[in-house]
Amino acid sequence: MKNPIENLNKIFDSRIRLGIMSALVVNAEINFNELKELIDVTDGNLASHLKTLEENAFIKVQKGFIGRKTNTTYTITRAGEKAFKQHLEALEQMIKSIN
Amino acid sequence: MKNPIENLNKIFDSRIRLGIMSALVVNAEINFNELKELIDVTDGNLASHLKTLEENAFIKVQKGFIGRKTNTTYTITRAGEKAFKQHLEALEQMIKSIN
DNA sequence: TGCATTTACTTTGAATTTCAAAGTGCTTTT
DNA sequence: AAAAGCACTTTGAAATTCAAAGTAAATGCA
Repeated sequence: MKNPIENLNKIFDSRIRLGIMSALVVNAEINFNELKELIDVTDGNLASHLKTLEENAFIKVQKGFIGRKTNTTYTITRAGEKAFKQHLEALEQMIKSIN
Repeated sequence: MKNPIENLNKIFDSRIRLGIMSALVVNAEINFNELKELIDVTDGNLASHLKTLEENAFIKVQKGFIGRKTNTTYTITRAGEKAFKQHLEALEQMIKSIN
């Protein structure tokens, strides 16, 4: 048997980061509140996970305005897409080797 | 869009616990050293994850002997199988909703 | 106009989790 | 009989997670 977890990315162990990435793969762009409602998590918690993803260059942050209100949107980076895809493949591989 | 992570089991966020469960699904019984080599993790770390899984009644521990040497083996419980299966299905669901 | 409230995050620090190193109690080797 | 090895367990420091409190700008209301 081979190590079933060696190709998993540590950053994506967190369910919340997994959820953020999932959302960003299918949506070109999401803002803080949309994510917060989707993942159902507190502000602080969401912000810190977003920060981790940003620090790893997996997502990009755009601070802007809608009218006069601040609006921060998040997009996935090329590196983020690649890393996430690899992680999903590793998961699939693991599941397949079980079934 | 629906919350992509709501059906994931928190216990299986940990890659190491994921690996242990994967191994136990395909092997009726594994011992400490086999797991340690498979997952490539230190003793203490492995022991603590095993303990978490045991506390959640997902695995069962059997302490025995091979000749005069202690030998601790681990098996998956019914509840463990069920919970793990559900988690994998949630992962599959998440991946499918992305692709 | 001015103060209270809301919005959209950010910061802080306590709680939890993870992890490796050191410890324990055998057994085996020399 | 002492030293070394094995198979875990215990310990506590480090990292992570999380919610509550904080901040700054915008909006509501009197």
